[in-house]
Amino acid sequence: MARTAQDVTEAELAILRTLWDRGSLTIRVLTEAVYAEDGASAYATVQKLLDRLEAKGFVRRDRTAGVHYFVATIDRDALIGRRLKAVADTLCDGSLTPLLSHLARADGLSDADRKMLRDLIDRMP
Amino acid sequence: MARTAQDVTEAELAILRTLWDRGSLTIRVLTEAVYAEDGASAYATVQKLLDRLEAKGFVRRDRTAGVHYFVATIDRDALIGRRLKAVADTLCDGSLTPLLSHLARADGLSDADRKMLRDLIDRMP
DNA sequence: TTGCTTTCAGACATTCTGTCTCTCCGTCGA
DNA sequence: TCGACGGAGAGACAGAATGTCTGAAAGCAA
Repeated sequence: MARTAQDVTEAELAILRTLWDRGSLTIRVLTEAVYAEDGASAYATVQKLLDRLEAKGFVRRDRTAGVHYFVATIDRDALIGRRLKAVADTLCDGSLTPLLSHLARADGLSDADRKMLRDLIDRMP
Repeated sequence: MARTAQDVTEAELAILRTLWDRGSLTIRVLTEAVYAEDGASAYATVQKLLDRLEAKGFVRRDRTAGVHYFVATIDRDALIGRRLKAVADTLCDGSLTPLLSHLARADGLSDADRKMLRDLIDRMP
């Protein structure tokens, strides 16, 4: 039945990444940035991806100029938050604590990470 | 093109949850637990889900008895780890730090959570 | 007008996911 | 022995998601 509707797809994410890096862009510029080539079909693909991103509310379209300009309305950190919440909802009844404890135990944290974390915690109420 | 192959789907997760709760089970018992009814099709559905879980390495099949018994080979925490890593790979070049810092800043953390976090950090090398 | 770019609407091909059907096997009781 | 029955296995299927592509309409400059 229903696939777990993905908030942002891989191809959509490529668009978002470019928007994050470079701000407000037209479809043409996005097409050149995301797909090396610039054919009619690549253009249409980017357009469709933007349509979907707009429908999901992750992108805003500026129609005031002749050509439409697109801006991301969600930033990387907010998207991370969404994904983390999804994991928590699916696997921990919505509680973030298990994620936190998992990460705190995880390998791959540098000493700098640990220090940063410690500072963050210390600055908390 | 390629959809981001989901490690464990929603229906598969329902199976895994039951295995986590109750250990080693047969298809029939799993069917009764996951689907209230127990028709031939529900049975076959569970079987197919188990096939896929086994192919992905998340479940092991014990064939020594006449009836096959299934056990989860991944626990909840490991699955959490996979998902977190997927988020990190997709959005942070594989670094876990941004996730951690996001969670540390997140709402929805109780004082107990913060205390636990602090203790965890303190106990780290 | 002609020619170019853009927008818009829709039609696909593939793949994933959950479900279902059918067939084959082995066991057990009549 | 035979037949019913539960289980294993393979494959078909529908619906949806995802990425791609085509064609038509609209706008604008030369």
